[in-house]
Amino acid sequence: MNITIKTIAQRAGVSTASVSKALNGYPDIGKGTRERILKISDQLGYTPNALARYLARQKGHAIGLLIPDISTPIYPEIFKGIDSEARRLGFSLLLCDTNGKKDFERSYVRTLMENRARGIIIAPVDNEIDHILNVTRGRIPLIFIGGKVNDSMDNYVSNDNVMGSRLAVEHLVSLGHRHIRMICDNYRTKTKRDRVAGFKAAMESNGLEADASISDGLHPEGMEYGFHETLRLIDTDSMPTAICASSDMVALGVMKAAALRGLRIPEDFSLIGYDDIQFASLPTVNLTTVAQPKFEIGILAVRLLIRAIEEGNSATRHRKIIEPTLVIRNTCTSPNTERHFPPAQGGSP
Amino acid sequence: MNITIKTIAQRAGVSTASVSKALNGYPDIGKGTRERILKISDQLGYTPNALARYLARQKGHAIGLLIPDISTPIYPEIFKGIDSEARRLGFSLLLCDTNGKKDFERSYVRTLMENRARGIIIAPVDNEIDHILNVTRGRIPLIFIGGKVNDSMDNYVSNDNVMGSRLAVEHLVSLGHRHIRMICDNYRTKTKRDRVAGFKAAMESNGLEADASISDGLHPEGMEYGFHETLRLIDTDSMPTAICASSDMVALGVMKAAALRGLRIPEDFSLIGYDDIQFASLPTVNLTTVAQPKFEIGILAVRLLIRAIEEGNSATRHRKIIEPTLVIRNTCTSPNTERHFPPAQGGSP
DNA sequence: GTGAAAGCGCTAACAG
DNA sequence: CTGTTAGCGCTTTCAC
Repeated sequence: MNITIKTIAQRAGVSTASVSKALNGYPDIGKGTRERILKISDQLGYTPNALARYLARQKGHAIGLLIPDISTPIYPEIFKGIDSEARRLGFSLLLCDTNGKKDFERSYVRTLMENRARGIIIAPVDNEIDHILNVTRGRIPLIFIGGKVNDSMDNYVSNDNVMGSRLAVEHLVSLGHRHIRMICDNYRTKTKRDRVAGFKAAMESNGLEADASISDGLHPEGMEYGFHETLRLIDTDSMPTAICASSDMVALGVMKAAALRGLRIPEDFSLIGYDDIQFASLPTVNLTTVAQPKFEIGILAVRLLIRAIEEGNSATRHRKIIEPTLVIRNTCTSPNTERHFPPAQGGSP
Repeated sequence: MNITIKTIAQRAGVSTASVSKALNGYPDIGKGTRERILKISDQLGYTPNALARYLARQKGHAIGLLIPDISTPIYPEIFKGIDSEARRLGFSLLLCDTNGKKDFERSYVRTLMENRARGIIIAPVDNEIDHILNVTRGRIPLIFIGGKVNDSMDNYVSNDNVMGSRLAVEHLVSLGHRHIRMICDNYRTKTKRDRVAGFKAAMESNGLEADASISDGLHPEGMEYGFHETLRLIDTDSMPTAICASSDMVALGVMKAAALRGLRIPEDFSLIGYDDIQFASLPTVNLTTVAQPKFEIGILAVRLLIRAIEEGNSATRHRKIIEPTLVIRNTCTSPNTERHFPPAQGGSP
């Protein structure tokens, strides 16, 4: 038999109500009885039943978090931000790894509803989120984050991708680069479109021509795209003096291609990424990049969500766009006007 | 007002018992009524209250997972294994990031108990786990995983660290190395001790002298240790032809030191890691290493846990030790007998 | 087949 | 201060 407040009540010769009060630190209870109850309670090793409590209180304290894949760089850090802020504010977090599948998203959202989550923070796997809205039906607030965020979503927090690209360009320009190319692995999300737009705008405002390799969407994304596109640029003798990758993963692909062709970074060309994933800071990578404040994004998402929860059903939009920052490491330098391809000394075999 | 089975019952002109039966697919209910109930149920957009259900059933379906830091390589992959297997078996997972703190561990375990988790998988932050056992008091089963596992823990799953080191040594020896050194960043866990023991045993059985740099525990671990120790070896002119790092993170530190001193890997010396974290496969890292089957470890942990849950309170120990495998990438090659330090061509500036 | 009734463990008025 | 009394929403015998 489980020990419940009833057990304690009997042992203490009081009512369950008193036990409840004592355990929850209510003021209206005699100091003597309280202490007696507390003592008995832990003599018995009593463990309150949170489920029963929530049922009675009619109010859960859990919020959900949907992420496409926790093993993808950037998400663990966002998770940490969300986790710490949620716990700090007295909420508990239910993490759901959606494996990049809409089916999973739908089913997890349902489960969260059934468990009476108060709200959900979602890094959707797709631009389209009707399958989610169909199950929440506006009953609990949703805050969107991540690379698929777009303006069709009511509430979200993201970083200023236009500004981020500008930071990258300005850095390169200040180093003396004039021939800069962006390599963007997809053009189907607002995030990537903004990065491209920011790049172009910044180039133009510097009186420079904005070259860009933009995936037609038929090729694999991320590292793969960076790799193949860079190979193409090198082999076609159309390398710029600097490359802006649309993400750190793309940048990694660029590095791989450079190594394969014996080009050194930053001696032969400069490279700048976007996101500042963990990989970027590794000694063998050392990528200069535009950093999204991931931890902070998590914190803000929680705050927006909780505000929305407290407001109840209001039509207010909750949005927050935060500023990225430039993290300078070792992949950018001034362009070497004397360089030639292939360079005198090779890199990896 | 929330819609509950009572609402549905009224609308359908039946009892709540019947609604419950219909919704849960019990056989003892008329086909007609069932369908009527089901129809009304989703007309109303009914969402069952999982909390109430568990209360009534007196049986949760949640299992907990304690991890020191989800942003530390290796854990996301283990998580994925656990997550997929748990869901497959009908359990839901509650992830708790303990931030490497015992306090957090204790408090999360308590929370899990309160939420009536059926069992917990724990990657403890320390060898010592009394603070955990004190709160679970044997009421639910615990399975331990991760680098702190040791034989004082009743149930666990780990990889065979002795064997892993042997794999590394055999590989190096088969390449022709005879002067191999292990660099181990701590000697306080069974995991690391086994890796060292495996290394020594394998060296000896090959008739080789087993050199090892083992941290005195006063220095930082991981990359830091690998970095400083390698620097010391180089500067002291005592570099072996190959290094076995006690973890991939240590290996990364070794690489950093090598780059700083202008040594190339594997041209100037071979390097092999342990764990096969994501970083290891990056193009700029390409580390040959001993891989722990992380996803599989997760799966096994869940199976052991659920078996333990089903067995109820039994004194049976649940342990599983699985075999690591060698992943050959590009940091090992045959020793170059003509090499000299420093080499003719430098690496990074 | 169907429903009445008794909980599951806890909270929350409301009396006393 | 303390106890009584109703639930919270759902499940589960056990009669009918």
